[in-house]
Amino acid sequence: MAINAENVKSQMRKGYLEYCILLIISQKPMYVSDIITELKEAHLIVVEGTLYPLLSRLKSSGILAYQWQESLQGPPRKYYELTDEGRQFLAELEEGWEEIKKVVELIKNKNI
Amino acid sequence: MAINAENVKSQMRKGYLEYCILLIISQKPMYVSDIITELKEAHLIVVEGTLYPLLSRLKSSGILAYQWQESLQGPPRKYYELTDEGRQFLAELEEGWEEIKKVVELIKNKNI
DNA sequence: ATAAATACCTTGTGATACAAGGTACTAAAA
DNA sequence: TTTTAGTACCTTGTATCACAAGGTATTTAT
Repeated sequence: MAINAENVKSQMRKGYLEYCILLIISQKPMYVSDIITELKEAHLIVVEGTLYPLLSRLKSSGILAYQWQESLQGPPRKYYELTDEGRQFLAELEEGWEEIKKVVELIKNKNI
Repeated sequence: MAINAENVKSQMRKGYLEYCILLIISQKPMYVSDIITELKEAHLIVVEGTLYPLLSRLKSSGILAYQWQESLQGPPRKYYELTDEGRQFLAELEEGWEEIKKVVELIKNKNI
């Protein structure tokens, strides 16, 4: 199991994936296809097999809620939105992200 | 397995741990205790059980090399340093990190 | 009926941080 | 000379999670 840059970069992506997804959903209620599209626009590629379990976990943790909504072309969709608890949670992740940026800057500056 | 902020923040930390460790080692050859101290100073808590396997993986992937060095107080130490390949690898992670920052900014700006 | 498109979800795999515990060497105290 | 304390290295077991691959269900058009 050798280490390569792609592997590690994908590890990095993992870490902040949840944060990005919650940021996106906080815009307005969205279903899976919408979310994937938004992520793609930001150059963050995520597949269904990653998203469905993640959304389920966030739902059962009280961070997201969903409503079924009919579609004009196909089966009904699950539209996810943040709960109040979810907004608070997102604020905490916001802090976490800012802290991480600081840590990296600290280490990099020491490096010069 | 409920989701909580601490859990997710720790996931975030995971992602860029390798990057920070390589940044630190790129300063000068270091052994495990040195590395943990440096990480602590940057407010990044990592334990031995995480570090040893990670350093082994990086070594067997050709990113790090080590030299035994005697200590004045205790058993000899393994001093790790970056190989040429390791410096190239670090440069790639640098790119990955910059890209991630951009992605988050993109999503956040859209959010306003 | 059947096919195509869309949407939902599950299973199996691999990677890896961490907790906990183990081994080995050195030096100073009993 | 044995024992103890300190330091350093390493391994095993567990939990988490992204992803690949494949499956089920609904709707609409042929």
